[in-house]
Amino acid sequence: MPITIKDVAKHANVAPSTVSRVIADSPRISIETKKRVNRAMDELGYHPNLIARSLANQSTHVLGLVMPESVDVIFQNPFFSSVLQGLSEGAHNKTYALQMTTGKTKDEIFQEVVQMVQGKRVDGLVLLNSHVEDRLMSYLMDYGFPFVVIGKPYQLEDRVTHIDNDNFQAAKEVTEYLLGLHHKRIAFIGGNQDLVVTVDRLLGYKAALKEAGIEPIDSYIVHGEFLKEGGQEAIDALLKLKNRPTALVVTDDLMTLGVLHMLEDLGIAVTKEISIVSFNNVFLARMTQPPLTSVDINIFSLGYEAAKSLIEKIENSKEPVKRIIIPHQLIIRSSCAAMEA
Amino acid sequence: MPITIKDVAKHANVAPSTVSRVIADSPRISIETKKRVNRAMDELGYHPNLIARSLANQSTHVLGLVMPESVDVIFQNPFFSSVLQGLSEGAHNKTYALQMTTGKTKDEIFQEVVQMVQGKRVDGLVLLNSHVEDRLMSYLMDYGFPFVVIGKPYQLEDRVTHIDNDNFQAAKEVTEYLLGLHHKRIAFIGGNQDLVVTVDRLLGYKAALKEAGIEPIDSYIVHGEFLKEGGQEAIDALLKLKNRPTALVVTDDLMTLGVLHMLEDLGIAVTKEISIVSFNNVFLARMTQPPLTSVDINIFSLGYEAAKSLIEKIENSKEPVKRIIIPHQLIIRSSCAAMEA
DNA sequence: TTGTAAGCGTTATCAG
DNA sequence: CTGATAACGCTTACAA
Repeated sequence: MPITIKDVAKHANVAPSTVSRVIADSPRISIETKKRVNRAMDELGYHPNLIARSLANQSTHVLGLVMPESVDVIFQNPFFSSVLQGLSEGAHNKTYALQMTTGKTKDEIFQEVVQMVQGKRVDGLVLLNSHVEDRLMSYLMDYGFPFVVIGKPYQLEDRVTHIDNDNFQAAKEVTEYLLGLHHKRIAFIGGNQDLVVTVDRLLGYKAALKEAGIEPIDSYIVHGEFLKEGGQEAIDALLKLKNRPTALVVTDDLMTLGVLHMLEDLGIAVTKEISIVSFNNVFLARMTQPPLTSVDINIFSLGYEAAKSLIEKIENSKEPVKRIIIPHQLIIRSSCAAMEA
Repeated sequence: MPITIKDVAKHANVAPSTVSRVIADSPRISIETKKRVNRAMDELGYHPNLIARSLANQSTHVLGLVMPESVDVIFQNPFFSSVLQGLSEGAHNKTYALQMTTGKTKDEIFQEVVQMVQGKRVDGLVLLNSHVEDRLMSYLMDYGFPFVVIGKPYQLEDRVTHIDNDNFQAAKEVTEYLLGLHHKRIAFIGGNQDLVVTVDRLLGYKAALKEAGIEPIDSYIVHGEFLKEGGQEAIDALLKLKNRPTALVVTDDLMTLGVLHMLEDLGIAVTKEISIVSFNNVFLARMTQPPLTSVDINIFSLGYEAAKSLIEKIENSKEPVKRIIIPHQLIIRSSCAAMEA
């Protein structure tokens, strides 16, 4: 029913292949016919059937997004939206479309990916799940399918292109910042422990302490998942310690919001009694009471560069493996105070 | 290079069409060959090429998501993530994939939609932009393409299927709730004025006041966009009025967060000096100080039902136009107090 | 510079 | 119940 390339061909008195060439803007075609064909396309309101083109081309101009597994948890995080925004812009720049997985379990997602890949629905994939997961990655590597990951691919840093922050360094810096304010009892509140990002930040935190001659203590290191049952208990325990920390490194602004809430309940005054530095610097970091000192990790860029480098990989199959580190910076607001000497 | 239906056919000693029938699980095919073909598929690791199938079928099993225009603003809102989550689950249930637009301006988005539609890349569309925009909608209606909108399609309520809350009623109820707490000076802080949702809520607010015999005053109605320059000024002015309101209806939790912040700066105590009821009940509503009384509008369901009804429309072309109203409910926390009699 | 014709991998129609 | 064969709409050698 809709206009096809044949209709245009007839209308312009040329062969279908000629129309195709005009669309592809082939150089070896007379300006004359080019004009005539273009006019015909306009007059008929022609639009190429992208599916047919994909079939002939063996390429779709679509990027697949592999969503994180525990969507409920991560989706809520503004982090996620920002990455998506970056990906969107990166894809748009090169006129690629974006398609995403919808499954919730690891298995469902794996199946969807297989469908996308073998079903030839996408030209490449961005993995958003920095979980320590490798079935998917080994599948993709075996298959030789283009993909990049946002975050650090566990144990495959040298073999897959990834876009990440220097989370170790960032955590080290914030801890040093706190040390510089004469804090000695600094605790670490991290997210899910099998997220590589959490591990990296924990290591950075420990490294800073050690360099300062302070031995990290286990009771000062907790992993709370606010959105899950019981996640708050560990933190509650930490804050009730007789030797309560005077400063906290919290690995996510949203978690910090929760911590703030708990501190309020416990009647502990942020800044005066306890300092906090947080991560991600999402929108709400400046809206809390007090406004948070937080590490801006340039989430948008994470997504943008991921799309960009994936497209490079797609369009140039022997693009080398890359590790792209997005810079971070500590944004100082009002959630930290110096200890009295 | 990859395995095709022909390879399977050869391997199983049948014709390609037979393989196709096995895939489609056609009833008129012997259990014998069915088994044989299935085995062949397993052995060869066959996966159907979805692009080819789409071309033959004239259907993709993909839903298109038309993103809101001013992405930067809306993307940041947890609202957005939740809708996406609902859409994702709704699509997944019926094994549809999700593809989204990436453009930022109205024009870019329009062009992308045309591509998706005429390019036959998607079977239907969900419009997330409840902006008062109609070029896109009239195009789709003219074209006879299946789509649904989340929110209320301005002036087309009876002609396009949409999924919405009863925002008028919800706003009326919260205003009445405040009136019930003996507040008389109730102000309204809304978002972008050409969002239909803002208008509906404003109308509900006014209706409640009028029924209570209170004439709405202009100076008590402001529209602030926090993420934009100058958005806060109007609110600042409102809060500095000699006759400052004793209660606020704010149309979005994120905005409320901003208001909370401003109140803190002005030294006005929430609850004691001013009550607030908010909308959306996103995650952070329970994390603020004080926790917010907020209208839960079931954002997830909005997305879920949108996907569901779109798919119904796709699969049954004469599905009637529907208006699906997702219920809301006031979640009472601690941001409101009764006025002294 | 342009036309012809053979794919791309499926599905669907029609025989048998 | 199964096999040929013609679509689906486009691209791309190969000819002309």
